[in-house]
Amino acid sequence: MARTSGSHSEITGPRILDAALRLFSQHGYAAVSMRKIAQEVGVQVGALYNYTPDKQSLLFGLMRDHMEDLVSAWATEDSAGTPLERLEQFARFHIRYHHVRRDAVFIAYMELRNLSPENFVVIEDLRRAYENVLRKILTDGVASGDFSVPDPKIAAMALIAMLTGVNTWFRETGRLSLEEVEAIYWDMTRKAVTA
Amino acid sequence: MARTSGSHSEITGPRILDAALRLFSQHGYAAVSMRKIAQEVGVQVGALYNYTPDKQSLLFGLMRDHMEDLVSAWATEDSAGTPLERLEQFARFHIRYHHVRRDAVFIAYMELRNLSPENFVVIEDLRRAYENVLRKILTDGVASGDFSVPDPKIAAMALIAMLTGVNTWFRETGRLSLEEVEAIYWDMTRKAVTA
DNA sequence: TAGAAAATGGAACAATTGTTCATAAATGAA
DNA sequence: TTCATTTATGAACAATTGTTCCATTTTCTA
Repeated sequence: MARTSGSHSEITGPRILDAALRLFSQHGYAAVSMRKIAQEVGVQVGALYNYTPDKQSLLFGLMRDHMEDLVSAWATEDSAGTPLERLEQFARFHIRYHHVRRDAVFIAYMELRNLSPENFVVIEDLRRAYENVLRKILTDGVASGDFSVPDPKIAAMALIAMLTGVNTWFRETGRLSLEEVEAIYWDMTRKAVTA
Repeated sequence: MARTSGSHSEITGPRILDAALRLFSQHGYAAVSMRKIAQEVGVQVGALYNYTPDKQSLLFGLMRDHMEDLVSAWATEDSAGTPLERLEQFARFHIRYHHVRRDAVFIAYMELRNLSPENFVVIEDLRRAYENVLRKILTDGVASGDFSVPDPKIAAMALIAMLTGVNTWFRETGRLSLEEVEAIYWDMTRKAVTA
């Protein structure tokens, strides 16, 4: 028998991506075998290669999709307003979005060194684009006199590192809700960039 | 011939640790083979096992040594003073120490999931001890009225994430010196926790 | 200088790795 | 119903993995 009864082509693809995302996030790219992914999906190894040319493309696809989604999600959410208002919106958006997509975020930060050089520059460009969003907000705020930031580029990286750090410790079952965490981090963010 | 002329037992050990530190940091624990480490040291694979019982112990030893050194280095540097003075000292110490030990820092943050459960708790305890150093400073500052921090535990993690983030982008050859970076980060740190 | 201890080389082990491929079953359009 | 296209199996491939072992050589102690 070559094909199990009840198999559905249109669902195997997404299931492979789901399994790869979860396993890569949990154990790391190098520690996850193609056989482990196949096993998770309930399929033989060979079948994976109907959906991805190789393991590297699987990783790259996950990272690129995540970064593109992140950038475009902000583009949708972004609105006019004072620099201070936009900064608050960005900080809260960042925490919320990164919380929902924990696994993808984790991979995007941890697996950069497992990307081929060509793939690496693509992801780096997307990351820089996202950083520039925050840098622009800070620059605007400095120009308007709302912010006191000597180096907007560095401040942007510092704030993003701080905000992303929520993912390393926040748990739904903890003593604080995500709303409360948002408020605390927004407070620190605001104070850090104002005079 | 079983042993190459000119080999020295007392230097092979440290050289193995050096090679492992660099390779783990660069490619990740799972992606580095024992043979690659041996090759870097200029020795055959079997010889490694005179210095470590297995690969896992090699990783754990590096992480534990780093975390213990970090905690005790701060203990040496720490001095009496106002909460504000101690916070500045901590922020600058953190940036400097983490810069000098990039590789070890990287491993300590990236390879947690490759630790066995028993080893994991040891490293986590050390990490918590270090976080508590900052938390204590913040708590003291709140008590003295110097700081305005609703949740010192979370603020400590947020600040450490921000400060550690320097390692992801700072290069000696960049436009800013480490001293300048220290000043910028200290400024943001101070403002983030004061009223 | 003799002999014990430490360090290393070199080969071997079974297990696992990513990937390929011929074959076969399921699917969907005619 | 027919038949080409998709999708899957299952076996196979060479390469690499962590680890063990023993003979051999160097080093250290007495």
